[in-house]
Amino acid sequence: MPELPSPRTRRTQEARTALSDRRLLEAAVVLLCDGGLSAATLAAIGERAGYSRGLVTHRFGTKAGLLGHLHDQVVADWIARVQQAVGDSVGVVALLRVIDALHGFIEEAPDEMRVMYQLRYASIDPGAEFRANVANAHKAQRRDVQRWIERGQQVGAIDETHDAVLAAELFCATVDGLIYRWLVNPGLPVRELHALLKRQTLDLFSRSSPAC
Amino acid sequence: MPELPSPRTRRTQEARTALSDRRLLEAAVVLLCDGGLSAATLAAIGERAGYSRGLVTHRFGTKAGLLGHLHDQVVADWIARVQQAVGDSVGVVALLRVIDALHGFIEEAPDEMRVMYQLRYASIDPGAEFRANVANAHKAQRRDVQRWIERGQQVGAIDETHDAVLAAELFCATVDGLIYRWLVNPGLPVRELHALLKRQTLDLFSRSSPAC
DNA sequence: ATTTACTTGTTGGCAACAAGCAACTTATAC
DNA sequence: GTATAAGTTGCTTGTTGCCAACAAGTAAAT
Repeated sequence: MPELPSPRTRRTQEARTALSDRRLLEAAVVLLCDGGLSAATLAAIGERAGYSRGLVTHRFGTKAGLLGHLHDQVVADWIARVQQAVGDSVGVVALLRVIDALHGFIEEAPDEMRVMYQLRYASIDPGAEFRANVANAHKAQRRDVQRWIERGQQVGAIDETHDAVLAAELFCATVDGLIYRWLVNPGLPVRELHALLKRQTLDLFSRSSPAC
Repeated sequence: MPELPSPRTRRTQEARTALSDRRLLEAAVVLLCDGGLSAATLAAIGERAGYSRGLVTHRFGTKAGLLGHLHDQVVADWIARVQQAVGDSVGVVALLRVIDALHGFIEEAPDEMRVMYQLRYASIDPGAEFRANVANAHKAQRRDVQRWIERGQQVGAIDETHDAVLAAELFCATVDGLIYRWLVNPGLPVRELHALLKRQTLDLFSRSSPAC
């Protein structure tokens, strides 16, 4: 098929949407990061991406549609990263690697992190229609942590008396809380806090039995 | 001064504003709890309180003004509660009592708790003009925890090698994260998680030295 | 030519402001 | 001391501008 004239670059439809999609999401990330949800208006996103104010709505239906999509994309990235960091390890080792991945993500892709957690916390509002997206991410995260703990118990690395479900929930809560506090206070000593969290995690799970 | 006739109850101006103030804030709490920030429109708050759509603006200037005020009021309540629970205790004991107070607050005044943390998390948005209110609460909370740890170290109840600042920050983060997860998932086993948090706290701080 | 990508016109709901009305308070005159 | 006028404060209604959402159109690809 002839790659023929046309004012400028002639693109396939598929490529066209892929491009605008990417640009829209990138624009959303930028706006979310420096102005929050309130500054990320549909018009601003569309125009910043180099299109019209109406494209976002046309593409994603609603603002919640866009945010849900963006959330899921970032989460997928995050999950992939965690899985790579954890590999086949289980027990405390797995948890320590999650903490490392977390710190790495904050350092290397702070914008994505910000967006992921901004959306996560915004989903508290019952009016946030992308709540379901966040809830799924939550569940997946806790389930993974729970499994690493249980496998650790199976291989004898973690004491049986730990309640894997509760411990996983509390671990996830600490992580979420830490990132919340980082979002609100960018000056937070993230590195040191992650180091401390690692020590505490190691300490808690590698004792012969949980405190009584 | 004669308490005299007048169509119905004649009120002093002061009492009048106190009443409407209280009603407005109560209405805001209700609306925030069952519909979130998006449902708590200024018109809805005013009308639910039995006044006009315009009163909130007149009284508090902006929506952020109202939310900041509400936040501070709830936080004051929460702080008073914590201080009463902690009393003169220091070290791990103080921390355990904070956790008890937290659980008590969730059980006895879940609405206030919801509002406090809804606002806290909403303040992540740079567009939220009540950020300063939240930031102050944060700081105060962390400072208190830090002091309890330091006092515990002074009396020898907590090992000197703990970094009080970092430990306090991480403790607060865990608490914040826990409440976040409770907000999003009301079915969370709050009681058990608090019990676990107490055990872990005890365990971490009552060992002769922090993990290395 | 027809489908697909994108744009522009429009509506309803919201926060915020401004101007006015009503309730209360103080001051002055009797 | 009581009555009434002047002033202040509490509250309401009218209006503006911004936003998400939708509808109807134009331009680009197949």
